[in-house]
Amino acid sequence: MNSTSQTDNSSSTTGNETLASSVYDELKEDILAGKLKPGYKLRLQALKVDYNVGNSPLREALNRLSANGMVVREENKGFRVSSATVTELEELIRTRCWLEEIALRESIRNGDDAYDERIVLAVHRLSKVMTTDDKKAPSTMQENLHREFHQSLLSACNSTILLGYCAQLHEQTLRYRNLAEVVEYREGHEGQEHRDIRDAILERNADKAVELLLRHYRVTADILIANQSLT
Amino acid sequence: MNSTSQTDNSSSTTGNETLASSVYDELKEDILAGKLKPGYKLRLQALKVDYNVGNSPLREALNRLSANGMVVREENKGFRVSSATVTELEELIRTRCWLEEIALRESIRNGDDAYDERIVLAVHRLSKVMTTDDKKAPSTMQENLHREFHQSLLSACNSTILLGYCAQLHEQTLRYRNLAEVVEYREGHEGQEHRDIRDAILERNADKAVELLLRHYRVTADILIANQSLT
DNA sequence: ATGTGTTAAAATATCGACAATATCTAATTA
DNA sequence: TAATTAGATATTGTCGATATTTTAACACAT
Repeated sequence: MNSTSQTDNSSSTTGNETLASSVYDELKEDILAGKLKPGYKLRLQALKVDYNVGNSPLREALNRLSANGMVVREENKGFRVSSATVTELEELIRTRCWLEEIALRESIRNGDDAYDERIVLAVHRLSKVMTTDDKKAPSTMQENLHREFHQSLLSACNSTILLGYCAQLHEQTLRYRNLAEVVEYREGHEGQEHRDIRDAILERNADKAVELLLRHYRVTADILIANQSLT
Repeated sequence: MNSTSQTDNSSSTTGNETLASSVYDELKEDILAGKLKPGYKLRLQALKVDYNVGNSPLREALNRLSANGMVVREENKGFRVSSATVTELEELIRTRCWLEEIALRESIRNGDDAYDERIVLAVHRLSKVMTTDDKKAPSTMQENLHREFHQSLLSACNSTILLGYCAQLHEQTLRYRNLAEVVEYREGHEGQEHRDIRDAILERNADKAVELLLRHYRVTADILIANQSLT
């Protein structure tokens, strides 16, 4: 059913990456990309073939993913891709808004010049790709820069723990986006939103920045919910 | 070095628990209890003997723990108990205060009768154990009731994700408490604090409840930091 | 027919041995 | 002393065998 991903395997320039880790990455990517659908039963036999690995690295990867929320584990019943419902998406967005508001306010409070520069840079890179690239194809590059943009906003919050949680929630959101039938964003609006958030932060206007960021999330969430064929 | 935990294995009333899961539990307990010290190298060979299990379940447990923050994994270098420093403890407390403030305010906002009752019950049970039990021995029962008390406070926040994060942070804090030389709490004060928090919530006085709860954390944190022999 | 139990098949969970890789230690050499 | 190399050690990955659990099929009784 799933397949793919048996293409590369040798693309690693790092060389010293563990098999378990690369399977972990591949599985995660396939789940986030929506190739492995929510609730899909992850049979070890099949995965061994599809991803071309042995038992141990596979189980290791799945265990990490389960501690991570990407897959669920039932004792003696194996693994399956974690479910995705509108209710869960709403909870996800709600939680994300709470956490990111804190992280953003703290960042704005503590932020120094380096913080500002990280944001300016991230916005620049993202906007460049977004105008150049094809809108329809959500390229990995675009996704990465988008992630980096959001991370930069929170990067001065002074808590790696909180940053980790926010990153997790970001990934989960990404999954819902890729699950939606219509991936299309509301065109050029995005770029303007990014710039507005950046400017509010540079002015150290926390209330405005939070307002803009949260609205950004809620709007995209509404679009996702509307375009989602979930239970 | 560590030992313990080879006692039971058969105590499971559940019966259908996986070996990997019970090793996970044992390891987690030993780490939280401070038997396995921060930075301690977790050699598979040794663990296999100490916990009396094979390779597979052990690696599974360690992988779950690593995705959990209890242990750290370095590619090709195995696992070790995650470090514990004053700086990290401060970050932990700071983050915990942020998250629990949200969860508490939301709970107070949404809380219904059932919510109130959960809190009242939790306080009752905890106080009963705290007066009965030996103060010096932080019994598992006492720890569990304490955990349940804190969970009950946040239980109406309407986000299992956030609750999960709070639970994680609670556990991490527990680890630092057990790592401290002097475990002793400031005697009877605790019971009063719990009752005060309960009452503030029952009155739906969010500001007061938050104030009390956060102070509770910060004070215990200060005691821990003072009694901690960390780098 | 519906529901219940029994049995067979499939899948998961576990173990142990061995091979391959990577890391660490320490002795040798320049 | 510093760098290199060789051996020892540990982790990682593969394979196959086995035990336990879940799932599914099927016959039987109500």
